Amino acid sequence: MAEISSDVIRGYNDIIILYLLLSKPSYGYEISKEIKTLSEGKYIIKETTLYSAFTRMEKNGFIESFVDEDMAGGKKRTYYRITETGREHYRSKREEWTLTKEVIEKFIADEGALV
Amino acid sequence: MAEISSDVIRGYNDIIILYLLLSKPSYGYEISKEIKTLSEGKYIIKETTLYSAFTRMEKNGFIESFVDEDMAGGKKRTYYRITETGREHYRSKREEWTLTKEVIEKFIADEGALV
DNA sequence: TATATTTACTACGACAGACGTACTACGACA
DNA sequence: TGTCGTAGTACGTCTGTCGTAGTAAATATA
Repeated sequence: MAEISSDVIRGYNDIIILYLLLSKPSYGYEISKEIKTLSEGKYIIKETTLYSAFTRMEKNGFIESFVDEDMAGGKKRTYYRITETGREHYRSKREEWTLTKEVIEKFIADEGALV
Repeated sequence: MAEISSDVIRGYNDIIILYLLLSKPSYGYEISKEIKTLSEGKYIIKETTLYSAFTRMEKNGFIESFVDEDMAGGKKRTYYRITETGREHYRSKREEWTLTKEVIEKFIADEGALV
């Protein structure tokens, strides 16, 4: 299975995480599983990347954290919910994606040009 | 005109530069102009980014440099030509792009999900 | 002829996001 | 008893990009 390198995905982790928070709050472990599932195993986010993205995005006001105190066994779990600012950020990143895609495709040669 | 942020394009500068070297050798200033033109002004690569990419890619064996000695006026101009390794790199990056595109699109919500 | 702009770089340091490695801690299961 | 899955945290490193600045020849403009 081909994998995606970090430099290529860089700049999209925000959009990926925010997408999963659009519908419901979630937490690190769950999000990492969902990224794996939704990408059909093609992208597996590193734990450190994910958790540092949470910290960064909370600082930027894109997400808010809250701790689930009621978990059976008293285990801590930090949830994140997307803010309105986060939704706006998602929208603008989505537009930027469209643009970026168009630009990059101009630099993709078809097989013939590669010989 | 919307612009593309560096984090989003990061990882694609190699592919962009190599694409322009597929057909003929070129040099920094020319490549930067061609990127601007081909992207219809949507992406303007920073000089420092471009020249450091040259250095890196030559170290990696993707390109080779040679100096044009015959220029009128004696001005130095460093040309780069793509190597076979570079062509292979381009091909694999192109495949990675296809994959990355598919993955990211799974995390792009349509307007309805954004409310 | 003097000045500004374009061409064509180079040097150097800073920054941010991603990564590697390591560690903690609880519960379930065999 | 030990391993696996869950759910993180800490800390330092690396890499590509960027900001700022400077050099210098060629060409255009006044």
